[in-house]
Formats: sequence, structure tokens, C-alpha cells
Amino acid sequence: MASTPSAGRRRSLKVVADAPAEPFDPGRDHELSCSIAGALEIIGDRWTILILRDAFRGIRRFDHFHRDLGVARNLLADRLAKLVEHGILEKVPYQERPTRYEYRLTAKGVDLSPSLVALMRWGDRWVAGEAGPPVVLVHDSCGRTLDQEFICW
Amino acid sequence: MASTPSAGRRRSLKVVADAPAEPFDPGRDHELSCSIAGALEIIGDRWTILILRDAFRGIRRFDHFHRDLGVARNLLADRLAKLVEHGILEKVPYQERPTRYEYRLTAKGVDLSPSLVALMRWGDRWVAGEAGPPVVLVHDSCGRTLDQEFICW
DNA sequence: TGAGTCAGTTGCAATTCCGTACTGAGGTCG
DNA sequence: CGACCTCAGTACGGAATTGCAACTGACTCA
Repeated sequence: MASTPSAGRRRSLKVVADAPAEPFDPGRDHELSCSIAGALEIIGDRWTILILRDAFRGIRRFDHFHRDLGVARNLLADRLAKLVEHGILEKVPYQERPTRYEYRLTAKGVDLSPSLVALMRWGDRWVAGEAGPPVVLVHDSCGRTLDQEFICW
Repeated sequence: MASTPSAGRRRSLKVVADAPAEPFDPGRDHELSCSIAGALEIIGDRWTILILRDAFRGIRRFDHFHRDLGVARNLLADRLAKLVEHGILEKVPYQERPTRYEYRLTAKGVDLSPSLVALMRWGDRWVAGEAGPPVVLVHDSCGRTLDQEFICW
């Protein structure tokens, strides 16, 4: 599986799935990765992650989400409300009469960026068409490309 | 949002959502993050990611997935078939008469680990109950805890 | 022979999703 | 003033997905 241990801190993560046999013990460590289940309970449906992707791209208004995603309006309203309820987005008024709100990422929402980026990078590597990755992360302060890795201090 | 720019290579990622105004131009860069949409098309349903989580935990057999997740058997069969079809899992015979197969992660599947880890870490930080993160990554070769960050070479 | 294991498949009810249409508050043009 | 437009949702019925329970089938073990 590749590895090519490039410079510095990069290391391969041992994957449990490569371990031998192992008898199944239901409930053994059922809690093991339940943070994943917890996260999926909030963002694990067909549209929510796409909505967040758009939020990271700077989209903030109901109609913009709607036009960009083509999602049904009732679903969009529902998903946005759930994201607000979970503190991932917040409603901020941007005009009066009629009061209109836009949806902005909170700290909790912004903190989802590594997940989105990881997903995007996987998509780039394995499902993207030709012509290379559609997006390259650029380091804000030095202009070079950013990478995402496991690191060991 | 915290940040505490700890040692070395860690940097904050500029989040587009903090940029000013920006008129909406539908289709502007509709391709922008479509690797995410592509990835979600494959793994973006309620069960698939949980199945993969279990796969990373070492689960390989149909009944083990079924018992651990409580997912309906028909859905499990369907999701496993789709994962095999997309080359994320592969069926490997582990006995003859009757020939039984187990589902193992391929390279493409293993490469999803950063996404799973990012999701788990977000869940740890924001939705985990008390008592801290249920899982800590440990570096296989040195025993210290692993981290996942954006790095700039 | 009879019970148990493992990997599914089938059928049906319940849930959720989606598209279209509608509401409602307020602007803008002539 | 009145017709039309924008924006942010609601309401509703049909379509797709899900969940549950039961069934098949190939084999093993006692």
C-alpha cells in the first residue's frame, strides 16, 4: 500500500483490519468509535454535508443553498434548522423589514473542515475524473499547498 | 476559536465563510468541491460509514457487522455489495464448503481512514459525553499519541 | 435425524424524501 | 396605486428507502 515514507513526521497508521483472526466479542468495545456514530447522527444524511460544503465555500443564504444544491426547499429548511439547533450554523440577521437571516458557520461548524477536507481528498484520489483534483488547499500565509497528515510530535 | 498555535508546522486554514459579501454566481465554481459530492455518492448514507468504521475495527463477516450494527440484513447485504462494487471492500473466501466470504478493506478503503479519523475527532470534541475521547490514536512505532493536522512543508 | 451457523433473499409496512405549489412580508417599476 | 419580483419558508401527495420478520440454502456437529 504505497507508503513511500516521505520527509519528516509522516507515518503510516496501523490498520486494525490487517490484524489476524480475532474472535468476535459483541459489545467488547462497542464504545470504541462511537464519536463517529454521534457525529453521523448530526451530519450523516444525504444533504447536510453538502450544505456544509457550500457553507465553507461562502454560501450563507437560503436561496443560494437552494439554487446551488437543487435540494427541495422543505428539506433545506429542515436541515438548516437542525444544523442551527446543533450549533453548527447560526442565524445572523443581515437586514431588517423583512428581517432576513443568513446561516453562518460557528466554531463547531468550522471545526468540521478537517472532515470535509479528508473526504474531498479521498474523492480527489479515488473518484475524481481526469484533470486532477478540482481544489488544492493553499496555505493562507505562505502560498504553498497544504497537506493533511497524521503527525507524531 | 482557541487556536493556541502550538509547535512546529500547525497552521490555521483560512475559512472562506469568513470572507466578506461575495455576490452569488450560480455555477461559478460548481466543480469546486465536487469530490465531496462524489465521495458522498459512495459512502454518504446512514450505514455505510458505520460499516466502514467496523471494518477498520477488524470486523469482516456478515453476521458480525449485523450483530454489531443492528442494521437490517437486506440493507447490510446491499451496502456491502455496493462497497465491493466500488472497490472499497473486497470479498475474500475464508473457507470452502460452503464457500464463505469475508469483506476486507482494499487500499481505496484504507485510504478513507483520515476521513473517519477526522469525523471521530470532531465527535470527540463536540458530541462526546464526559470522560474524554473514547479512542486515542497511538503511533504504531513509538507509542505516543498521534494527531491529525494540516501541515505546510 | 435434528439443531445450529452463516450468508444472504423476499415481502410488506412504516418512514422519509422529493417536487410542486402556495403563503407572506416586503421591495421596485411605471 | 397595482403588477410583478425577491427571499424565506410551509403544505401536501406521490415516490423512494428503510426496517422487520420470516424464509432459503448449504453445510457442520452431535
